[in-house]
Amino acid sequence: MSTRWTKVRKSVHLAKIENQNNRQVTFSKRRNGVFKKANELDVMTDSKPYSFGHPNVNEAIKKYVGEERPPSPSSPGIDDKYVQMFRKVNSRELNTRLNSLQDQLNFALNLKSKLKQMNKKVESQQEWFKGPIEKMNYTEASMLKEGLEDLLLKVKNYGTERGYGYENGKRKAE
Amino acid sequence: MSTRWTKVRKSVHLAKIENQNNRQVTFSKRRNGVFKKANELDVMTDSKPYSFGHPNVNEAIKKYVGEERPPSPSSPGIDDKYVQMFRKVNSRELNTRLNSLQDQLNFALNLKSKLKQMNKKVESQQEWFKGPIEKMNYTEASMLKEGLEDLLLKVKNYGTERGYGYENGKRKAE
DNA sequence: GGACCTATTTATAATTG
DNA sequence: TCAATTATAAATAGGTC
Repeated sequence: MSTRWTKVRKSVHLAKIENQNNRQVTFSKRRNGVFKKANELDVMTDSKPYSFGHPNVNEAIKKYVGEERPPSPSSPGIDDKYVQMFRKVNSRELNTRLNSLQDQLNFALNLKSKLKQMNKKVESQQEWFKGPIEKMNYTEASMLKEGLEDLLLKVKNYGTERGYGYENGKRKAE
Repeated sequence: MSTRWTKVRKSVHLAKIENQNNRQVTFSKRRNGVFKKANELDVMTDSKPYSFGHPNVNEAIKKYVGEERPPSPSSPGIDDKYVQMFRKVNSRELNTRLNSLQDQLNFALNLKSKLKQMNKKVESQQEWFKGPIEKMNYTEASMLKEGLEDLLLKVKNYGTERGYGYENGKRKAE
């Protein structure tokens, strides 16, 4: 009832926020906004190949890592290894710097898997690519690009897993 | 003077836009919006280590690639090679699908350079990492994460180079 | 630190040129 | 296809709890 607000927002100046506290608050708020927008863009324009389906981060990662490499007799426990590694880091950082660190680490894990996959694909096809990661031609760059498109989408999706989606009926958009 | 609009936007349903034309239009518009938001977030919360300084794409890429690896006697022309490769693709796609393709390709090129750099760093230090890209431990994941933080920031910055910034005084924000 | 609140600014859907 | 317009939906700065 009473006036719960006093000052009203001013328009933004697009400059670094000097006050550290305000900067942190703005970062958290706007970061959510950016993720939400990115998610909306993905969904509405149909650039979303994967949909985790659960807001729980660990489950999402596990599902993703599990899907990335089907279990093979020669390397049985690799996926679980990454899941466990992720969880270890996850529980350590969860309450302090969950957002940025997990995004990056998730990205790194996905990247590693993707690179391995692409590496194998190239090696077993022709001889464009003989040495290690030393010589890259246009063909390989294109392949890498394609793989990265997936990764970028997954990173975006991962961001939406953390409560910016519309699962809770909270912002069900009509 | 006269009524130039008839229907007004309805609230968004967060679903794929079926009409292809509308989907394309929405993609273009919202993509700009996402870039703008991401740029604002970067600037306001001070997470922008690199600033190309020129809106010209090729110059920005050249500058970045050139900075990434100082010229060494053993591998003199590698950076130029990537710049030329990028330009070739660039000129071919420039007027049709500039936005998405260049973002991805730029990311791929930066990534390759970064990976090579990290690979060398790891090899010449200890023996965490003996095989190819087969075994990854927490330490290496952390290193990779750090490298990727740079890349992600650069990709964001690259997006802001294409006119979503505030250089034109068009949306000078007061 | 996060969840909620409100006035205001900002993004944008639908449309025209 | 691309830029401009304009009413409305959505994001958010500043605040409280």
